[in-house]
Amino acid sequence: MLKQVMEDESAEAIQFECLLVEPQDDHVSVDAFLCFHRNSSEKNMEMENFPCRSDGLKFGTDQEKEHLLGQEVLDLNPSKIEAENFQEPTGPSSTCEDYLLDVEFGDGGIKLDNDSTVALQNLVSGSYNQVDRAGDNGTTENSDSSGTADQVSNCQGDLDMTDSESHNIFSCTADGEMSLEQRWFKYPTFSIQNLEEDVSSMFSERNNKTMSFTPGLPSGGMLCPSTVEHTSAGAEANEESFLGDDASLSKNHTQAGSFSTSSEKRLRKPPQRFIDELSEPKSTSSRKRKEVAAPTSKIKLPHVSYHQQCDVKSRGDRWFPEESTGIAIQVPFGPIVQKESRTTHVPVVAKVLLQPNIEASMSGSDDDDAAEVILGEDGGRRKHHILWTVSEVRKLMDGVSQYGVGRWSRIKKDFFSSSAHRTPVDLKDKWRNLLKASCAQGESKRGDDRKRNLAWRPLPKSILQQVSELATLYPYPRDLRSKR
DNA sequence: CTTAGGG
DNA sequence: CCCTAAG
Repeated sequence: MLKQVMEDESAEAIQFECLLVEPQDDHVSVDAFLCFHRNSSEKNMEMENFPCRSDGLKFGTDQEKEHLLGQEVLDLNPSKIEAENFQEPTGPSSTCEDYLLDVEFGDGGIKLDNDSTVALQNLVSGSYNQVDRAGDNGTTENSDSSGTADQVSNCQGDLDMTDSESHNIFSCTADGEMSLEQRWFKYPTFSIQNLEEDVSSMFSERNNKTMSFTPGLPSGGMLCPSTVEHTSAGAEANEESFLGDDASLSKNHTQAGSFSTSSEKRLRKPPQRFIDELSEPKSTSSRKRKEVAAPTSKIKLPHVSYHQQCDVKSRGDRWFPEESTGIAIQVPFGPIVQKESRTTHVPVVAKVLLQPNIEASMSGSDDDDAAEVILGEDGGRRKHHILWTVSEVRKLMDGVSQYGVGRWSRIKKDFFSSSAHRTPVDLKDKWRNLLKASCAQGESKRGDDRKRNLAWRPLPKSILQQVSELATLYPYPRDLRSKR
């Protein structure tokens, strides 16, 4: 195999894949790997210029080659490769999740959790030392390195990009949005990464999960759901662009195919997903997606759809734009990887904050201020529970008064077009609940537990009153109304 | 796809 | 909110 690789230079990418797909023997593969780099430095350099790039393994320069060939190869790479695993860029959070599930980490899990914790905290508090760390790593090239932590930084410094670029990539904004993930989307590495993965697996077998996780690795950013969500938007675009720019690699699809192949060997789900998405990019309806993969596993698909929902809904750019009254700001959070990391359970808490209620002063009866939304740990199959703001309820009432009950689609289009969430079904459900609430209010008024109602009913009675009136005007199709 | 309804 | 059945 090695000879093939060396002799045939025209399609080295594919042969590279060969190397990836079938590492028969650890020693042989490693040796081949090394020899390959020693004997074909030009190609390596080509790969360096290649849009894809390697963060963890750097064999572009002679220095690095020597590094690789040196005695520390076996010691250094595993950690870095492990780091690679955490930064696997092939997909949004789901990918990471699945991937993490498939990879066994020794200490990595804990480390990851810590990082993710920090990242999460960062989202709330707005301060994260990763900024500093990333700044150091990104802007300081040729930083003296010693120890695994510095190895990583060294790797990062070796990325051939301008300082501004690197800074842009590594610097975490105060919002904690920028992270390695984005970097990955910016600089995807497919073939190289595969190689790394396989080498990683080899090392895994070798060292039997005893290798330590690189301490200074800012891998937390990856697990930061916000990152995932924020980047997932551009992810697809970048993906496409990647495939497009990848013309230099000659066969994109071939590459992709072998990629998925090698991945399937490792029982990874993401490739399947990407195959689906790529094979039918116009699967507009989630229903279609369901039908496609229903036979295989029903759990998986809702998962995907969930993430896509997240992607849509947590774009965040337009949440309640026209709401001058109460602006709900939700930290865009996605599900977090947790299943394998029970050591440190990070309850994902997204806070929905309403700005100092102007509406309260206006109507004097609005009392929603903050709500905690705890995302399920099951991967978040359920949509975020976004609290209905009073203004939303008002809009809903306006819609009902204008179109009547039942034309939720129209109401959504006319009154909730700006809010990506709030599907017509949501409107319907909300109206149903409002009716119920109004009924309950009427009854509770006579009763004694009116006080208790206030606890769980943020809706002002004026609203409920209007709901009641509307209910009389536009009777609800069914029994709910008769109850009134 | 939209709506109604149950969970 | 989710899911499903019915138009």
